[in-house]
Amino acid sequence: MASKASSPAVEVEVGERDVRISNPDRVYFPARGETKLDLVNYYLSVGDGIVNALRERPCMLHRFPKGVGGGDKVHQKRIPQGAPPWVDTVRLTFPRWNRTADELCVTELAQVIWAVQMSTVEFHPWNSRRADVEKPDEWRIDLDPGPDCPWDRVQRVAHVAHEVLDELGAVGWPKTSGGSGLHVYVRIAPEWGFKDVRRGALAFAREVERRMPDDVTTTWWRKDRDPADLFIDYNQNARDHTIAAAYSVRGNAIGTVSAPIRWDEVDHVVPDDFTIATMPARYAELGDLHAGIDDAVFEIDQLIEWAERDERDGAPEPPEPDAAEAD
DNA sequence: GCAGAGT
DNA sequence: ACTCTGCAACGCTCA
DNA sequence: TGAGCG
Repeated sequence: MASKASSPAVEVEVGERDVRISNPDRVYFPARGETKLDLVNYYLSVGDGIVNALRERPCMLHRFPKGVGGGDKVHQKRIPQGAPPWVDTVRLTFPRWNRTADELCVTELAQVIWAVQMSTVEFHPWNSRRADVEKPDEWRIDLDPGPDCPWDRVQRVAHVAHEVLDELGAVGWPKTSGGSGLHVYVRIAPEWGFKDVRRGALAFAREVERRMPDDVTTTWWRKDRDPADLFIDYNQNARDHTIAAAYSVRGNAIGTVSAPIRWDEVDHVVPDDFTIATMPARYAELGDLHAGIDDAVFEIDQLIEWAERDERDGAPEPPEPDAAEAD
């Protein structure tokens, strides 16, 4: 007898696991009407890619129990009670409050799908891994356009960032943020703490700013920035700061995705090209464009020297905000 | 989306 | 037995 | 000192 609005739960097989998906027909993305089950199928379609992006990292979840138009958004650090035993976690310490958090630590795709069952849309991993949570192995360059910054400015800054990386001998892995900017990731040797990685990130940002003074700012305070400038947010390398992972969907109506791209694509794409609707075909064709990231390890010593030089030359000690996110 | 607390 | 409520939180600057 | 900010 016909009944209640919601359709029955479905079981999805993921590797060795069976994951139950409740409310598979609930609309999560209102623009085209993709459902929770569509979101599950999206993450399955980029399975290796999302697992590579999250592997062994503490991970924050952005959950939307009623879909992305549903009003409430839940930021979650601690894994909820009642998670299956095969969902791995990593313990973090927040010394200021003498508190700890057991965060999701992805090692297999089923854990991602479980998180989607828990209404997770966005995955925000740390830039360090379980083996040494206090030593980042990823330097994140966040090209964050102001509200009036045109896309072609983002593209031009990306090329200059690429050029500086080349000069340093670093391999950068670009992706759209899923918002309006770009991220470039660099695998680094986990030999420095968050403070130093962030110092290096600032030194790099200032070098790009020097080369494009009319386009780029490294000024942290919004009110002191030209809204048409591109802000290089070096603070995204601070402890407990996270940004959306490669292949993470974003919580907006069209379900944009943070999409890995090739450097030669920078001039030919716009961020909204990549959505939950378009990414599966792209991934099937190209595979994981970030698959090689672990093989190109950069030593940040040169950046630390730049930082020391800048600090010696009298640049004031910059502020160090923490926990939050941005695009 | 779900556990835990409150009623 | 139900309904309600959390579910993140650092360090810095400016007023 | 507290509110605002990423």
